[in-house]
Amino acid sequence: MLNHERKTHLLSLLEKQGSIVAKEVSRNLGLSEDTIRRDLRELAKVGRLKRVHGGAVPVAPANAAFPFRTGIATPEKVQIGKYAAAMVEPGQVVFLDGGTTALQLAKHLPQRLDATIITHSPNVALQLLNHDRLAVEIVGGRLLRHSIVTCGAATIAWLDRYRPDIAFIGATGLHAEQGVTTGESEEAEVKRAVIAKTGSTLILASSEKLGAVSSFEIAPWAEIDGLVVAEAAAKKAKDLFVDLNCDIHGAK
Amino acid sequence: MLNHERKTHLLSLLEKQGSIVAKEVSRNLGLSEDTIRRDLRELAKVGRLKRVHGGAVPVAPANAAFPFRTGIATPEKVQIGKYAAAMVEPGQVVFLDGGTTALQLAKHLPQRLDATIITHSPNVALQLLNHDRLAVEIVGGRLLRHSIVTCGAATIAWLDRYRPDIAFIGATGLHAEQGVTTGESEEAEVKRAVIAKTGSTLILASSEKLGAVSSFEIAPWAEIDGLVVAEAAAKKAKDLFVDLNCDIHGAK
DNA sequence: CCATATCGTGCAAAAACGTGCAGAGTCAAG
DNA sequence: CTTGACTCTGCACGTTTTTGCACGATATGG
Repeated sequence: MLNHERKTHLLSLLEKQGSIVAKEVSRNLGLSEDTIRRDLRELAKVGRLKRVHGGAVPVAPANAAFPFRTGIATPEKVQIGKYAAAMVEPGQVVFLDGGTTALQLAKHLPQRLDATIITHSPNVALQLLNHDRLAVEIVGGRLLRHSIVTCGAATIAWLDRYRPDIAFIGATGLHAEQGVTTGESEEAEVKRAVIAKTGSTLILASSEKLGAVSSFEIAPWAEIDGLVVAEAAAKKAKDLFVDLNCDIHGAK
Repeated sequence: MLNHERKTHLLSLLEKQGSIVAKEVSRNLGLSEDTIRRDLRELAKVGRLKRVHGGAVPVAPANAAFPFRTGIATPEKVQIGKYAAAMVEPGQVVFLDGGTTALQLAKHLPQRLDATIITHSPNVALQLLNHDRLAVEIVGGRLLRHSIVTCGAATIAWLDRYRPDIAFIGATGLHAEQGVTTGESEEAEVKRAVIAKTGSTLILASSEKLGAVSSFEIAPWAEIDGLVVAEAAAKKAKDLFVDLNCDIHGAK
């Protein structure tokens, strides 16, 4: 295996898994750990990844070289995305929110899945082009610079046309009394509009969101059907949101 | 085995496998490693591949990771894009088509331009995020896999809301009698719809499109206000499309 | 604080490299 | 047909790169 080939492999692995364990990779490739470590060190020197004890993680968002923030894949988000991707059934019409976790979901959808994905994130839409059998619908509107999703009255009006079977929504705050919230009002409106039309609503949430409250309400718990969190955070979520009639899915 | 034959073989091998191991190839072909290495060196010098220790890899790493097919930026397309970008005035509302030339236009818009860009290409939309002052509107609809733009009835209906000042449209055929044409019927419909609502329509065309005819009509010449071609092709364009009342802009 | 895993560096063997050179083949002028 | 210029190929040889291991240093988790 070529040196360069190996490095490419490492980078793609990083993108796919959100982290690299040197030992693991060396075993899988049948090479010494030293070689892998050397590669990681070199890639780190060029800023393609961040070296950490035991392996490597993606570079910090701040100094990401490329202007298109494809989103940093932390292991937890990958885990959630992968699990949620497996929840999509063939033939369904799915709404997929923007955000890095949703992007992971998109990445991990089964390659041969026949389904329709509706999204207001151009990033997610482009990612979905890797899946030949999917139909992709983009919800138009004003592109919000920060979160890279379309928002605004036009987007809301456009959403009126859809009745998805299931919607995967991101949120930044999940609180037993305060409900599900997010930090941007325009985004909150879009999420509300989606939830109002969809059959089943699932919230994608990494652990730091549990118990947090953001400024704009997306929906009360009554409208939420489920929550997808990493397995490690599942217990905490179940404790926090007991008797809210909301399925907690621990992604492992 | 001929030298040229061998090189062709190497390139096709590279395309097929994503990498070349010199030793392996030399064994398979029954030639010395030196010969293969020499070939690789020469191909690298001409930029057909990238030489690495042990063999070679494609120049632009077949980075299958991301669907960033921003298309090939030929010098001509860059030239056209840059010139057309300079035609946009502050405050205007601009429709920008999909395609590689339009993407170049997006890249070369002045950094401090205040304007609104409407586009049905998620690629173009993402590119525009590099420009802080632009407002970006995405036209939604079914995402066409091949050309990476939204199309279909929903897109057409949505376009009804916009009255852009100016539209930059791509086309694959420009013929004096046959008018302006493109190779995909859905795309043609979207372009028609845009042209019907826009103040001024400009066609972006690289030289090989001049005099060509594709299967689906976008518009007759009467509806086209101008043509942006590379300077080298401007004379040919002026000869071909004389007295069609269409401005020929030679991009230099 | 200790046990353990991981890290970085120096080192030596192996692999791959580039260069110079010579033999074989090609081609055109004489 | 012969000659000489030219190209292509394989080999020899010294150089550079890569890789795995040894060893002491450092970080991690209880």
